[in-house]
Amino acid sequence: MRAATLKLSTLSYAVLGLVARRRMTGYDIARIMRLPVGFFWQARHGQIYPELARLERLGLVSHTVVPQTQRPDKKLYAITATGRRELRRWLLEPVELVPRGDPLVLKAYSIWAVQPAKAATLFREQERRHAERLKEYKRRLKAQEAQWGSTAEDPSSPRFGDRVTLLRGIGFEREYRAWCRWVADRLDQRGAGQPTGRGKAQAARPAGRRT
Amino acid sequence: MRAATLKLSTLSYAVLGLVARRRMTGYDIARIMRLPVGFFWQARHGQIYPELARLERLGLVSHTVVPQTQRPDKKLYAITATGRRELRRWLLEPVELVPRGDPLVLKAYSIWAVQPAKAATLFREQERRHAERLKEYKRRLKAQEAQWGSTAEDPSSPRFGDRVTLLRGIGFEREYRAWCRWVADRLDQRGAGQPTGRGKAQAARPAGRRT
DNA sequence: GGACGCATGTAATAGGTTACATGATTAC
DNA sequence: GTAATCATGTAACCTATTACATGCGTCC
Repeated sequence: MRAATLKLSTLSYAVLGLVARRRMTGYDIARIMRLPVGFFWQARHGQIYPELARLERLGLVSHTVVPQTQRPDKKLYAITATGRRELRRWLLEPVELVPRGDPLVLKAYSIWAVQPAKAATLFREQERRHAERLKEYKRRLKAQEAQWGSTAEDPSSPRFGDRVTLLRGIGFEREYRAWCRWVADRLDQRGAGQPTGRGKAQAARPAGRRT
Repeated sequence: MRAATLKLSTLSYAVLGLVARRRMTGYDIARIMRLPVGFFWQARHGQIYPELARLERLGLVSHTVVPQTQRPDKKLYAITATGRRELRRWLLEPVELVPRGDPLVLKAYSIWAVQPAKAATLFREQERRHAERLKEYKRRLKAQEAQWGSTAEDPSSPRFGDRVTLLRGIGFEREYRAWCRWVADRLDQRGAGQPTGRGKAQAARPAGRRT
């Protein structure tokens, strides 16, 4: 039954992982890929609809049409037994460390080429944005805990997946914010020959657990 | 002088940032993009040579041919005044928060679909790899400090760029490792109904500064 | 003899974004 | 009226990877 050309991309598995949770439409997937999943994997509907068609040709998902009167008909997709097997296989496959490009870190690499005081503004702004996102993630975590309690600690519940990814987001943002703050502090301290007069001593490195 | 179609990609600025440090060949750029810079931005020579040609057409870099007898001739590229202006402009431009996909986090989202004990292996393996990379970054930081001393703390020195990007890498890897370990511990604790008998209490969340 | 480093380039393919295309319902 | 949500799909375009193409010198 399995098609000869089973060449799947990471997007394929992102989609499979979603339809493995519950039946959903391409529109649902696109919506989820904007927010909660969007924090660690993104896709637009322009990619999702063709991908669903491809997965169906390969026998990994199937759909049923749900007629609607006042809206276009829906296609509800579900994962097949083959699809679930393939998802499980991929899940346990080891992952390569492939760092994704971060434009701010790229800018940091060339930061010596601009006036420190101006550069500091960029990093303060970025610190603010990451602090905001951190706050949002924490809010979500609290909401999860209030709604699900300890079921999110059971590794065989999808809640567990939601929880661990969110905790990754929180760790990431906390660390990123600390780095931005430290870079900005350094730039202000030595910037443009103007002593800032701030009383606090500057740390030699960003805050972080010592290991 | 500035060409009408000045539409640059992030890669363009990565290349400009490198030739702003010192004159170099496409081959040099490709090599640096594998290692130090490759940790936060990657590009292969298949992308770099056409990009250099494009930047030269736009007047942002220029090259001189260095004849060699026993190797192919080199093209040494340097940034122009226009290129430096454009690089500075980009550097101070605010950055959008667009996190790129992390396949391990994507797997974590679906981790409920496989046996916890098997999943734990994946995360232990990943923890090991990130610990290795962390060690490598720390080694590089020590080497930098030994070689350059406090010049790397001057924000107008390229060393500063090297240092802050490396410190970002260290923070990232430290945080990532802690997360992997925590997920693996959770999976082992509740996994497959087998009590592990380990004496240590399991933390409710990954270790991290409380803020 | 084979792999690796130096040195440049192009072509085919894969992956991903943006815009085009349609159309009803609801909320401001 | 105008924007947002629901709902699907395609086409043009840009970005990035991999493979093809060449060729000498050095090290094991």
